Amino acid sequence: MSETLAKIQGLADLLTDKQMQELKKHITIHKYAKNELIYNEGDVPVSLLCLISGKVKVYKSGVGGRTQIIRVIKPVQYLGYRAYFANQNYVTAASAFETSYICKIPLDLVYRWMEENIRLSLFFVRQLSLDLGVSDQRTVSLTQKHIRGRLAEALLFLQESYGLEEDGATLSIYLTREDLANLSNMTTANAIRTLSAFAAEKIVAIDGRKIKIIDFDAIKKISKIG
Amino acid sequence: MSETLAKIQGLADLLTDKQMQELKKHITIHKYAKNELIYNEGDVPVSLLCLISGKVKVYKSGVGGRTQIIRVIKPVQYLGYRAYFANQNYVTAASAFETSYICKIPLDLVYRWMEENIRLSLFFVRQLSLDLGVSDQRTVSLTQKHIRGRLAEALLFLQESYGLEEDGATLSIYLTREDLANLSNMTTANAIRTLSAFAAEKIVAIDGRKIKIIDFDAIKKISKIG
DNA sequence: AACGAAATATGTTGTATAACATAAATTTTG
DNA sequence: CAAAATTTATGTTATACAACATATTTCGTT
Repeated sequence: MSETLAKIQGLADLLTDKQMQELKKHITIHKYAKNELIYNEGDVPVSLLCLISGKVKVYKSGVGGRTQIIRVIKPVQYLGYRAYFANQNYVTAASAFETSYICKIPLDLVYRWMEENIRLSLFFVRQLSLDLGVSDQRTVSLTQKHIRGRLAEALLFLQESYGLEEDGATLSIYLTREDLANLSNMTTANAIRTLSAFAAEKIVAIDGRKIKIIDFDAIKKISKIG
Repeated sequence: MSETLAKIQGLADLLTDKQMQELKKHITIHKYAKNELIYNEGDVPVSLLCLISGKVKVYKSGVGGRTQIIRVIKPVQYLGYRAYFANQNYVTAASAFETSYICKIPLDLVYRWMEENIRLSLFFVRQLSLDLGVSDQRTVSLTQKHIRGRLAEALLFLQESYGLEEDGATLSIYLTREDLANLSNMTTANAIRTLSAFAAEKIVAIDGRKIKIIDFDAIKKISKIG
């Protein structure tokens, strides 16, 4: 447990000694298998979640069951709090891209802490402000960019989120083409096609789900011009 | 000024007496003409804005200069704070749909207040959480719904935001077709066409920029099924 | 290891919507 | 009030993307 607490960065640093004692009493850790649901749309938010290890997607299902991945979470990041603060049920769902360990802290406890701990409140003000900026930017990108621009943006987004392998080129996350499509607002067939096109143009190299970015400048340009 | 301060609801109620005195010293009020820019993308956020009267749009320009209206503001709502809290420059712009009066309060002052006033911090936590939920929902609607669904959603959105006239059917805001298009992620020509189609189907009645919703159930259905 | 299920790949067709064009109506401005 | 500018309206064409179909490959399970 002490190892886990060490990872609760950003937040634990902000707690008072007393709050830290309470945290130790109420924090729980959970393992989620690949593709396992963490919370679902409509669920009542009860826990603040902290991703300790693994990778998580937050998504929404829209018209005709089509799924849009809204954001991705890497260790050590928090999720699952927005709905609670807005007094709503979840409007998104979250599940694990791969085996993940997640800490849960009761949100009513966190909220009580916030009422007596300004730094903690300001931490969430900042997180929400950052997320809102990303979400607004994403709305415009997904609606206005063409299919190649959207896929290129998704690849850059994955690189920023999860980084690259030791070769400095291969994305550290292996997504299915379907997840890639759900991230880029396109159909699976188009994600396959467009990624193949990038490979044919030597912008990326694909080996199954492994994606190696060969020409970063080209990807950035395609993403930028849309 | 006392009349203005009376309108600074939600926030002023949360201030301490001392903060209230400071507020009175630093608050300023500004008039914006129709279509006048309030702040622009890239600007440094310095003031918390509070719309006292009028109507305001917050928007982003995307690929090829196309504009997307991100949200609309009605009295009495706050705007212009997200970027400051995220330590960024503005990623959106804001301008007045019609003549508007806006109060400005220095953001560094507001932030200092937040550091000593939990209720104020929690106010912004709540606002940001609500906005983030709307933004995520909007991302999915704008990308997945078809053109009729997007326009129907925009009409409902305007009704919720600005309400109806005394007849209980006419939208209280008169937008150009271009603004309607920028709200619904479509071209101006398509906003005109689709609105004309709704009129031909007797779902709405149009008289210049005046839009009267005749069949609310139909609009809701079109919006819902996308 | 073998089987079934899922994911990938790619071609074809259909359709929604953008782009372009032009005219009429309305609003703004001098 | 008239001229100019903008907005609205509508038709035509072009195109990006979804939908569908069908192999082929890969993955997961017993």
